[in-house]
Order: sequence, then C-alpha cells, then structure tokens
Amino acid sequence: MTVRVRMAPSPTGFLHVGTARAALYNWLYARHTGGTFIVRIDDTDLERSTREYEEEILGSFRWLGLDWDEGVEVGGFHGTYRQSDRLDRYAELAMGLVESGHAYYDDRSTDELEALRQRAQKEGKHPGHYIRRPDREADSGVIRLSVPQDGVVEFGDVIRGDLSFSPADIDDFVILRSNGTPTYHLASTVDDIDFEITHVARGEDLLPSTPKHILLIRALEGTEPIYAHLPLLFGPDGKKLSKRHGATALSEYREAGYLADAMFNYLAILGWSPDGATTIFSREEAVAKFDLANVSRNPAAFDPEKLAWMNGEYIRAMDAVVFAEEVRPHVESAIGRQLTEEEWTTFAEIAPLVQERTKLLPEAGGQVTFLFQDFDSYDQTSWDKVMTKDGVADLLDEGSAVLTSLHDWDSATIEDSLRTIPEKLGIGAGKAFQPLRVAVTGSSVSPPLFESIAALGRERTLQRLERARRELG
RNA sequence: GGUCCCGUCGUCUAGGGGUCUAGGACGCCGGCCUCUCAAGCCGGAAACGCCAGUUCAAAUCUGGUCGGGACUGCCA
Repeated sequence: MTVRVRMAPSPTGFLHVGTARAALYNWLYARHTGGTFIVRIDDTDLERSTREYEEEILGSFRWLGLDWDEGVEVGGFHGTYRQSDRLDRYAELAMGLVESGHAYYDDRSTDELEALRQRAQKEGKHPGHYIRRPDREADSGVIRLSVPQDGVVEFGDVIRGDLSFSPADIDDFVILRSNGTPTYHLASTVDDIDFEITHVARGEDLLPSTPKHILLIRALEGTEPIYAHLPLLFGPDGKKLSKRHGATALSEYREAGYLADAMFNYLAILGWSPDGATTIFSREEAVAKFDLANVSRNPAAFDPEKLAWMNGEYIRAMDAVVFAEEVRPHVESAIGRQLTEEEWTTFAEIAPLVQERTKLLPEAGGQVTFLFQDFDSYDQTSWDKVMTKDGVADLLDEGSAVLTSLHDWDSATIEDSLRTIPEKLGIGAGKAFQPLRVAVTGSSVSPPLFESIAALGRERTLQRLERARRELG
C-alpha cells in the first residue's frame, strides 16, 4: 500500500506552530515511506477564510522545507487542493445521504437545540442523547447525519492503540449548513475518501471527531484510513499554546531570525526522538528514522529556550560566508544604511567571531554596529561598572600611546602591543582591557577586543579612546 | 456535568518485567579555559503522581485514585 497523507490547514489565520508540527510529521511519514504528501486548503468557512492567509500558510510550509506532491495550481503555488472548489461535490453527497436515509434535514431553531443541550447537561448526559432525528419532517435547514445507535464505534490509533466510543454519546452532527456549504466533518472525510488518504495524522483535539468521521465513511461506503492522533502543543505553563505565550505563528519565528533547519529540528524533537540520545539531526536522518508509531502520547510544552539554543547550534554550523550574508541586512537596518564594499569586507572578516556568539540572526547585527557607526552614548551599566574605577584614565592614555606607535594594524600586532599594558601597570589582563573595550565598542560585552580594534581601524580607535578620555574629564 | 485522551528530572525525551544506584538534551548550579560575552570542556542538583494487586522481581502488567488536557458549535 502506498502511503498517502495530507495536511489540511484552514486559511483563517497564520500558520500556528502546532499545525506546522502536525504537517511536519505528515511530511516525514510520507518521505520515510516513499508516499505522497498532500496539502489541502480547508476553506469551507467562507466567512473567515482568506487568500492572504492561504498564501502565508503555504509560504510557511515552504520555508520549513515541507514540499507537497500533487494537486491543481492554486494561488501562485503549485499543487494544493482547495475545498471551496468542491462545494458541489459535498452538497451532492449530503443530499444523497438524505435520499438513502443516512441523514436528514433539520430546521429546528438554535433555541430548541440549546434547550436539548441544557437538558443533557443537567442530566449528566452527552448532547448526543437528545439531538436526534425529530418527529417532524423538514425539507430545509441543515442536514444532519443520523447516527446509528447499534454497536460501538471502534478504531485503532497508531499512537494510542485501540479506541472505542459509544454511539449514544455522538449526536446527530451537522454535515451541511443551511447555506449549502459543508461542515469540516463532511468536507474532510469526503476529501480523504476521494483522494484515497491512507493515514490521517492530526491533532489530538480532533480525537472526539474521529468516530463521527468513521460513521460518515461507513454511510458513504468509503474506506477507513489509519489514524494517528498527535499530542497537542502546550505553552511553558502547561496550558494550550496560545498568543499569550508569545509567538505562535511560524512566520514570527522566521522573522525573529530563527533558521528553518533549526525550527524543523526543534518541531520534530517536540514529541518524537530518533533514539533517545540524539537531539540534533538533519532532515535526512529524521526522514530515515521517523515513524508515526514512535510519536509520544503525551502533550509537549513548547520551550523557547531550547529552541534558541538549537538555533545557536545551527548558526554555528553555518558556512561562515553564508552567515555573513544572512546577517548583512540586519547590520544595515541597524545602522540605517547600506554597507560599503570596504565595510562589507571588514564585516565578513570579523563575522566568524560574531557567529560563535549569536543565537538569533538579527542580534548578530547589533554586535557589530560599533564598527560602522559612532555610538550615541555608552551602555550605562557598562560605563558604571568599568569606567568609574581608579586608573582608567591612565589605561586609556596607555592604550592610545601604544596603538599610535604601531606600524602594522592587524589583530596579532595589536594584541602584542596591548599585552604590555597590564604587565607594565601590574594589573590583570581583564582589568586592563575592559575599559578599552567600553571606550572602543561602547559596551563591556563585545566581540574579541583585538580583532574589533583591528576591524575598526587606527583612526577611529584612537578617536574613541580620546572620546572616552574626555568623558572621564 | 458528560465523553475521551494523557501522567519518567522544571521542560523535551530514552526505557515496555530483572542489565534502572533510571540514560540523553535544554535550563539551572559549580569549576576549567579566558580580554568581555559567548562557545567549548569537566562536575553537580534534579523524575518513574499516589495506593493496592499480579510476580521471586514493576518505571515497565492490572485495578483504583489523584492530577492535567481535549472535546461537548450551522469553527476547524
């Protein structure tokens, strides 16, 4: 059997990281088995669905590296299906189910229905006990599936084992709205049947819907897929991941400077592990080892700190030139102008030192702005901490004196000359260099000092030492 | 309330009757390195929710209990 899986996002918002992870697992399973990964746009909610969100979602999939395999051309992207193109199909099948007695029209008012639900609530029962085919016949309104009350609905779940639900707890759910559009339940199961989906891997929040889908499949005489209900994603506080936890849209992470590979790795590790000892792995390794059956059963908390660490790992693993090119726009936006050719060369040389100490691309830009722009003011805490001590003025003078006399201007020469200062003054290297660092970079935290000075150039370095000297008074 | 799912360090996980004095990773603490910050290296604290039962033996099996979560829409 050739595996055919799908991801069916609703274009009613940005791509949520939880949805992205579900898509990732589907994609991994398809690639692992040599199957087909399909993306279908669940846009039956015409009111809330937009083309903008659709493109945003597909763009996010692409960024993550999830490519899909078939479908018609849609919205500038190749190969997706859109449910709004198939509305006739769903309506036709729903009416067919009415014909065959599996479903019925229901024109009861929301008040009537609400009364039934409240009665169920009061009696400690499921609404399914009361929302059934009413005595009066209708030929308009919504179409509900008539849930057979015999037997139990059982199905196997690759992740959770055998599950069963009592039909008494399943209400006669709406499959076609009064405006003629299908509900999620109908559209989703019809599509899964029509596109011959073999495995449905989706969030655990849809577990209670699965028996409904199975009932629908039976009524439509389709073939049941194999189910895998993925654990949900929580915030650090153990509650369902939402806006109040920070960024929930995949695109926000992209914009914040996270690497697609790191995001891919992190999302994969959140609920699955290749062997229990490996944390960092490539897409290829994940594809080789992934199996839906090995996905964890318990919900996972999204941990921004671990993601940040992982991003740092991937940044350090980047090719140095690629890193410099990726960071360049961030440097330019930080200083508000383009880098000249000369500055670019300077930056590219020092970039590897910055690369080692950055977890997010944009922050790397901030680490080097002192090279291309005079800072307005010194970092206050840095100044207070190192520049208010005795002997700082002498240190700055020594620094100027030593550097002024240098013939060559490279980091090794600069280091050799500066190293004489702590010896001469009889103080530790740290004590001696911190004031110079603050004077030159404006902060007590910076890339390595000698390389920074080399990159800055003699003239500007001396100017900054003088400036700091003046500030001291 | 009802139905269903889940329960190993703070977090992500390995482990599926003896090899578990429970392993790895993030984070945390300490140390080394060191011009700062990182990175790197070394070390440390930190978990089988609880109670029964089965068994020579249980983190692993069973039951109960407690806790958390999802669903309970003409949203998906």
